[in-house]
Amino acid sequence: MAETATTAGRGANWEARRLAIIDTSAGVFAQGGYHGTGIAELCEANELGKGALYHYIGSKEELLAAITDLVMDEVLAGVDRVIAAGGSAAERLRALGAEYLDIVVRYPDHVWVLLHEFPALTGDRATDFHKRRHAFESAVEQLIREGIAARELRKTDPRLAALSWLGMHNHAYLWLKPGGRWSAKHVAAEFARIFLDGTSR
Amino acid sequence: MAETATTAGRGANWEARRLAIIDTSAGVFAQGGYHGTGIAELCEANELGKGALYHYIGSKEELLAAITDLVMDEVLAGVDRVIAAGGSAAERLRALGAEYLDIVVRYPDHVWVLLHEFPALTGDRATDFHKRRHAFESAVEQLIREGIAARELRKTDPRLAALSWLGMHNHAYLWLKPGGRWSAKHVAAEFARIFLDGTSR
DNA sequence: CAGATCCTGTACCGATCGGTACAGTAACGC
DNA sequence: GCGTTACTGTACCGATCGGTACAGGATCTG
Repeated sequence: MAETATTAGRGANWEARRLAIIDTSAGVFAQGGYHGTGIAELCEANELGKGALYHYIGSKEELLAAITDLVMDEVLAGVDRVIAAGGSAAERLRALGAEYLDIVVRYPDHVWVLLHEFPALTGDRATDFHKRRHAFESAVEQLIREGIAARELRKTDPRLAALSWLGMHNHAYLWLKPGGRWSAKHVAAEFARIFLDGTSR
Repeated sequence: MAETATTAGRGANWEARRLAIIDTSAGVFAQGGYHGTGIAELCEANELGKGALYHYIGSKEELLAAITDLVMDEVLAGVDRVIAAGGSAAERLRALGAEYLDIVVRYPDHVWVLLHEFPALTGDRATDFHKRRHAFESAVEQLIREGIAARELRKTDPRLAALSWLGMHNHAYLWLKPGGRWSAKHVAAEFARIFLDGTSR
């Protein structure tokens, strides 16, 4: 569904190799930027000739889309899990933050590429991406709306509250790294506390 | 100081023309990305030949640095104003948020370029940028530390609290636009409320 | 008016851009 | 063993990359 390249008629480990290329290339893009990285660089990083590389990726932009799709798949799956789990609005916001920051830690390069290079997507790939991104943001806003309706949260502009929640969590891709100072769980708990209870004494 | 290109020995309105080029080019970079934008595109946007353009900008990267410097000058000036004004930690955080979001609205393209393309800076320009960015982030953290010391804010990890504050406000460059749904003042007030008091009822 | 200085377009540079064509090799089904 | 298909490196494409050289025009200073 999120896949542009078809798997049909491919060898047994075509898909596996493709995934490996996507992961490796995410690191290269995260380092040098999408436009700043040449095909030759990708070939070197993947230890492949141009012919072989193109056999797996189709085009440079398709490779970028594969990286962003991979992250968005995880994010939207996290949203579904949280919604399915139920609970109060506060509990679900807490859980969604933990899911999201977990993805940031597990895919630091992919997330960096997603957040920095999504404007390079064009045509259908761009609209698809925006649709899925909007779905995520709407889910957060909806959670807040429900919290307000249930009198669990105070009356606020839900869109603005969602944007502040998203800002806090999105920004983490810049400093939250695997093996770093904080765990995703810890940061998520702290952020939930700040978002819900504030920092005032 | 933040200027690499020297003004010495230039004509009367060399500096003015240079600033106009910086502003125009910020829009082009915001649209197509730094690496994604060619010199030819910049020439067209500025209605200048290559010779004329290079007479003002020195190099493509210097142009990028000029854009980021312009924003950082404003941001650090805002920090100084807020520190000079005094007041409680909460008041100063509120004021700093308003200053920052005001810059986001006044320089939407420049801020976009800054936050998206700063990794393209190299050498001294990169270290300079990181130094100034760090100064800003430290100021926020210091404000929070003081708030905790004064028992105005509850005991929290000040670094993590600062990162959440920065995330909320940095993220605004994606959706806060001049003439848009909200004013900078309004968003700043709302964000301060969320950061200080939370969203819980 | 002379001379210097600032400004600007044109032509051009070697390098690299993303992408394709294709021949050759390896692995597989039969 | 044969034919087919999957895979991969090399050579090459036109276009564009960022940047420079330079001559002539414009403008200012005396």
